[in-house]
Amino acid sequence: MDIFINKIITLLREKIPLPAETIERLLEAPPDIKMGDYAFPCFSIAKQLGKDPKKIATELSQKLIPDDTVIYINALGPYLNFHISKPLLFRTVLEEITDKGAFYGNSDVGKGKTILIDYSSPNIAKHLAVHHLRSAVIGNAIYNLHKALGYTCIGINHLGDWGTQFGQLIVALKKWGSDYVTASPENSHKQDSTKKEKLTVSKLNELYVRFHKEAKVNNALEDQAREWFKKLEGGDKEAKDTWQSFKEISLIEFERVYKRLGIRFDSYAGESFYNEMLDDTLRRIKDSGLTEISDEALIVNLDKYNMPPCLLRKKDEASLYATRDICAAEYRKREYNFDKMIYVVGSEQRLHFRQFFKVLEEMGYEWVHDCTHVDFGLVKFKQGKMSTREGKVILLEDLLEESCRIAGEIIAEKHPDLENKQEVAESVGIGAIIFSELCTKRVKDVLFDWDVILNFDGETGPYVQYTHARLCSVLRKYGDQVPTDANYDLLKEDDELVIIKQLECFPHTLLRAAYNYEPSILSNHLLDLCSTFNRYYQHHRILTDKKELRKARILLVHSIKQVIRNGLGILGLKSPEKM
RNA sequence: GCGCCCGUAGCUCAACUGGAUAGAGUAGUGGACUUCGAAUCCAAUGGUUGCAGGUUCAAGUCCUGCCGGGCGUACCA
Repeated sequence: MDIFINKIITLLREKIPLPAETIERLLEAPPDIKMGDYAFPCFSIAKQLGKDPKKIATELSQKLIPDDTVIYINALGPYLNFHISKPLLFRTVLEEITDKGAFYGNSDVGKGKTILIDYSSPNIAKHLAVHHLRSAVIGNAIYNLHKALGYTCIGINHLGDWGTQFGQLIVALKKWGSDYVTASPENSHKQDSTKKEKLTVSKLNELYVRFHKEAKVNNALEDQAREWFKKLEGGDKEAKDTWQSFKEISLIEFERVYKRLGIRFDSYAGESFYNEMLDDTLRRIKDSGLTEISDEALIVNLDKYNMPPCLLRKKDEASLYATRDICAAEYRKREYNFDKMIYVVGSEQRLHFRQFFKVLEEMGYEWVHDCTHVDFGLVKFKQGKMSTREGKVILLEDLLEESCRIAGEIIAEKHPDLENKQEVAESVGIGAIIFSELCTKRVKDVLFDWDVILNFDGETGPYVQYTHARLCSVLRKYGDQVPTDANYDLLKEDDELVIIKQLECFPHTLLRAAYNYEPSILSNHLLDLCSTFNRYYQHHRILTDKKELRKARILLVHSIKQVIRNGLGILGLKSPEKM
């Protein structure tokens, strides 16, 4: 808390020649709460003065005079430890949480700033599978984090709705899909459509798999696909209508899953959205004198940055991923004038981002330095990497369904008379999945394992939700209005102090999590808080007979509940009151 | 080959800008529900932080070199 830190800085500045910011930077928390609340390591000042750090600590501990805020100062080796008034600490933190409620932890550091977050961005005409989960869930958490910090957030789902694969699908549909009726408006009113099967994402998947299987033995197929994609780019009506139906079918499925996950977007402007603008972008790149022709393809040579070239146009004149990303970046800057733009995309695309960021830089766009690739590790399977082309995937909807089913089973066993079982099972089942994606650092590759992801014990989403439900239960039993004031002298258990410190640093945790684009910092903080509370709960009675103590503890319980709820909300989990 | 990333307990992971004794979960073992929710808690067990150097008062954290793994490396995204 600022009042304590400022007090310590004021005290120290009277005796040592360091600016306030330096002192603040050096201040840290001792490893054990018994050692003190804040520690000032004397190494750097010792070096400056050419003296022994231990001696300095001792001398300072004698010279500094404690008061009502900082009540005791002692030296421990080369560290100067400050002990603050505990009742004042409890009062400050608990009153702030009570005061701010659902907004505790929020700040205005992002006020007036706009951040664009590009996340999820699946390819259409394919099912959402478990490996699509990471980007969506991480991106959503980062969105919520920044929103809490006052940023204006724009969530963009940069749909993969353009590219040669749609040429492939059109060929496949024409060749083997005559039994299907597509969903586009032109076809839906046709009388004979009832006889035909409705095209679905599953059917498209089958066609996609079949195409790649047959293309191995029939070279002509790839050529036809390229031709159809060129027609699509050229605005051919048949190609366009067919593609449009692919997109509509896909979005129905996507939105169903996003809704279940509690994820939303401000824009669905995908790759196709930029078609009309591509030529202008290409012209600007050319005008910057960056391009050259190599093997009939248009490229930007990046040799001097020790990178392979960035391909902008294939020899068949079709555009490429990088072209569309550069174009999209230009458009987004024009349209939103963002202060930051982040791409939540797997780390296998690192080179791609380095390349196209470099092209933007070479084009003279200073704002490229506000763009960040927030990467994350691969989802791996026991059988190896997942491949849509071979049709081997675990569908996201199947995973969600299974998780909710298990949550339902556990509820049926433990609390058969819980009123809204279905709804709670959904919250817990989905929560387990989301949390498991957010509790380790992004860079780590993750091995998909049904047993691990569907385990609800230990460091999991359900554990945090359970703790929340338990806190709610205590508050229900208490019955009365939660007190707004209490005798803070009575809170003197070690765990109460640990808890209050964890509650205290929640706002700082949000800042760190946002700054590092790392939701796991928040999820780990919540796990720590829950763990401390559950231990405390086991050993101390909240609803004790002693009235004043009970009041103080209830206030503490209420604050823990509030912080867990706020934190889970940011991560994208619901906080059921009973489960 | 080259580039980027990662190596911490059997397994999965923590450790804020380098700081005091490297912490959890999980599996296995033993224990705690007539008291506020046992999806919980407690105990014991589990480590030369891949290896070798270097920088520093201080290295899991920074630098160099090895070893091991992942990803990428021109017309997929």
